Amino acid sequence: MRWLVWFRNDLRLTDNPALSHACRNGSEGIIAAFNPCFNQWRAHDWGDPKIDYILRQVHWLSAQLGKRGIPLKLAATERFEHTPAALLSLAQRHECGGLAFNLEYEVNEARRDQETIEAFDRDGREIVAFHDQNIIPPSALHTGEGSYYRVFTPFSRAWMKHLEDGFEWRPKPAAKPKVKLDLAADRLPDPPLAHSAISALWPAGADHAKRVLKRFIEHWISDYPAQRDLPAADATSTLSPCLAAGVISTRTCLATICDAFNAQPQHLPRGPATWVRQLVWRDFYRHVLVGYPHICRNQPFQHRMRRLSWRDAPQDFQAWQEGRTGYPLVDAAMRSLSATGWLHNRLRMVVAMFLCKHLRIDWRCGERHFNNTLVDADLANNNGGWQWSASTGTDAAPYFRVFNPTTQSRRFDPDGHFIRDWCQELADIEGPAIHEPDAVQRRRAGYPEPIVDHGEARQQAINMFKMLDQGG
DNA sequence: AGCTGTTTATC
DNA sequence: ATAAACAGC
Repeated sequence: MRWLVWFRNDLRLTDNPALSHACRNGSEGIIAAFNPCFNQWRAHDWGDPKIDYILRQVHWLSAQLGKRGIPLKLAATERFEHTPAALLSLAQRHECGGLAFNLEYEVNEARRDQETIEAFDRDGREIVAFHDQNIIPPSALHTGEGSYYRVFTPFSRAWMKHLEDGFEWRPKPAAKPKVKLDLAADRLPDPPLAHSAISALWPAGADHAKRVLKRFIEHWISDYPAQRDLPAADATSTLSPCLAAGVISTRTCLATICDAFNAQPQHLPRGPATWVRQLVWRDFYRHVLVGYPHICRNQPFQHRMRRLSWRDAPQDFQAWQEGRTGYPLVDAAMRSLSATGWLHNRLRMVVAMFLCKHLRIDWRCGERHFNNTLVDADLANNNGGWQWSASTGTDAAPYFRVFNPTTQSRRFDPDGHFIRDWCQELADIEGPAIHEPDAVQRRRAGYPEPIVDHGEARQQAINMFKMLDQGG
């Protein structure tokens, strides 16, 4: 049989369950499919950085597949509702008897996949779908009561125990297609940010991802617990875009680390163990998305949080987006996000909490902005992070936890290097004043006064949550 | 994966 | 005088 392998956010050849299946079973060759779906992507708030990155990855993937005799064909549609028919027509045109893909779990994606399965089924074609994104499939872990986990710590305990109990998580050896097809690949849409600074920062291809991982393991992972919260240290892996697009699998990351330290996941040294914990967070947030799909529909995880009275403050929102809040670390972070399409995780928490708590602007506005600007935009992780910061989520920060942006700045950018890199007008301010310049220094630098007073804003944020209990 | 104001401990 | 511990948000 000839297989149609549908690539989505699994843009890789190694450790790709759907592709492996087609290689092992495809006695009449393989056709690869991709579904450019711009209107739907835009409806999901994907911005140019994300779309550019994905299209460059698909371009790379098409070249790699071509070398193996697997032509990549496009089934372009405007919205997901038209995708099943477009794929079926592709399968008919190229006489593919089966469709293989790796599961996506978001509500719209899952509905599209279900409709595709039905369309292929009605047409008498075979369908196989694989769990791929998580190291442990979301449906494999449950609490004592049989529900999906809502709290990270017990989830991570169950996660590790599942591995100890012998769950087979290691990547399977790659299979080669049995038959090469001599058919030209389709020409792809142009990436929207071709030759831009952002696209130069995030090269395409699995080789690049593997080099980044290798370098991270060699240079950074041992000191990761001490360095990971310091944005100026560049001590994090920066693999999030690769993981979001599926250029490299989290299984491959885990296997590479276990091999490098010659240890099972539960016996890794502190540094690599701390980083692996970040991979578990990714598994956790996707597990939460599968168990509690209302978070895909702009709903807070905690139902009662729907009644929070967020402020409508477009000018404050714009000041936050553009890095003009008058809090140096917040502004440096927001400017680095716009310029690079990426943001250090500590700073994601700092700026998210600032928007939700200090400005009392709906976390969904921030979530949308992140989707629009991040190369690594991914619903489960982005939503999880925002709802953590907004105190509306699973295992979220308690509502009274309000980061003091100045304290965070002193603690995590002690020498002010990150601030001076991204707020150049402040570069001449020496010493600890960088965290909280006085009025004269601000005026001289053309840097704004703080948009809100921290103490007052903190109190008002706490009040906003207290109102919920008073029926207000 | 916090902050703040207050009390208590130690020099 | 300063730090550590604690309570409450």
